[in-house]
Amino acid sequence: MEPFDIDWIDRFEGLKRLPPDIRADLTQGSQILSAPAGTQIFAPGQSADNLLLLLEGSVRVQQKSDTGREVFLYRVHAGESCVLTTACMLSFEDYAADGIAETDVRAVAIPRKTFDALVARSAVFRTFVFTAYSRRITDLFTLIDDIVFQRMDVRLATRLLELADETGTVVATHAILASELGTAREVISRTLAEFQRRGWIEQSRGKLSLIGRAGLERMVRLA
Amino acid sequence: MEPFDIDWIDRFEGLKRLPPDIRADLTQGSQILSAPAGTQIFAPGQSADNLLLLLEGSVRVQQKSDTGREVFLYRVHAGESCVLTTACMLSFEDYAADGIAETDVRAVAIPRKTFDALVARSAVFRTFVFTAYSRRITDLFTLIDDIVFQRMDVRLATRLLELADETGTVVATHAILASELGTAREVISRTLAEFQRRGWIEQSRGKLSLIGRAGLERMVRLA
DNA sequence: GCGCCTTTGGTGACCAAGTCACCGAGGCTT
DNA sequence: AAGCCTCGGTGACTTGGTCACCAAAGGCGC
Repeated sequence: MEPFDIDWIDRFEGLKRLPPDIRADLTQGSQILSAPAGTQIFAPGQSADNLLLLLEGSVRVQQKSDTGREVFLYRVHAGESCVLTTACMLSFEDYAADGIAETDVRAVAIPRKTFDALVARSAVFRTFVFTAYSRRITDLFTLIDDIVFQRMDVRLATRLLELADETGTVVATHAILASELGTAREVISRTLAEFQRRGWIEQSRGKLSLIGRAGLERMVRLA
Repeated sequence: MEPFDIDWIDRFEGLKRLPPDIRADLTQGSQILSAPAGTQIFAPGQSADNLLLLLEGSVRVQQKSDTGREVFLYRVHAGESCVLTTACMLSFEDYAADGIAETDVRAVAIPRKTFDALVARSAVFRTFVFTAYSRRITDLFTLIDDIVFQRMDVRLATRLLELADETGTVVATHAILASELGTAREVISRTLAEFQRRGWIEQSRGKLSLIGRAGLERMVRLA
């Protein structure tokens, strides 16, 4: 096991320049948590008492609609913070989204008290927090833009390229891809069938391989 | 003219409990601006040096797509702050949205320096800022949910009820309504024609009147 | 008032996407 | 082997977005 508890601070770009005394406070005033894949990291109605900085793994943030369906909002990767909980932490408002660990995760939990003290004391920490916010907001803007103006086939191609590992394999059912893009499974099935027809992918149950990345990339580029 | 410069602080719910010394600093370290309807309040690429707190009027925040079309994101009303500029202010990231004064506006401009000092010094101010952020983010979540799952007729009915004045009049062209909802003008025309057929509205050039609010409200409620 | 132009709104044809209902294949359990 | 559940495929239909075009309404100069 790597020594996360020693210098995890340097894993966060925006925190590298924290002065030594603040670093000490941060290390002291926070703790490291682990959770297995599938854990509900946060949920509506459950007031958050910690800001989470993700060390390992990824967290899927989604919104549950009243109608029972779900919209994928964004994914928090290692090295990023889950600012949604910050919002909740200080404003005491309930949020409408929930977060689920997609993999086993390790994260630093900064309790409200420590967070507030650091925001007051350190300009570097403030910038870190506001940068994280601004990035999320602009991500959401981009998402909205995509949803409204982008064709589904282009969005699916983009997502496949993102999700593929080095070997070009994407492990996901059509239903999962549909929920990532906020569309219906049938639409994914039809679009993937078309990609296959064009020789860009090969499908098997629960996964697919990109065998013609170039085609997908061209579709994305020309969008 | 009302004495905005004296006690505008009390117009903001979250700031009412600022202690006197902080209030003084805030008043000293900020200034009041006015702008006529149509002014571009902020724009992509233009780095923001002020946090704006809106005293009078409303600002429309929208995202310009690469394809030239626009998506309406949200509206900032009097008594609210435009946190998007905050994000930009501290993180130095460019944002992708622009803001346009829909009416003549008056706003308090808090320069970066004052803003940063206040965030450091005052817990009340911190809460105010984070609450504003969290509200915007949850608003965006709701917007995404609406776009993905809600039918256009329901969304249009909702918007008409919001935009109507006391007499039930909505002053807006079909094109404006279309851009508010991120759809095409033709769709608005068709939907409004249907509302008219049902006796819910009456149309004339550039405006319409709700003559059957109950019908619209029922549609929204049952959505 | 009269022409001229711009803005606004209406329409039909077509395409993309979401919905509904249903089915069949693959894999797992017992 | 039988039963079951998950996954994916399909056709018919509705909704929404796009395109091309037109007509009516209002503003403006003269």
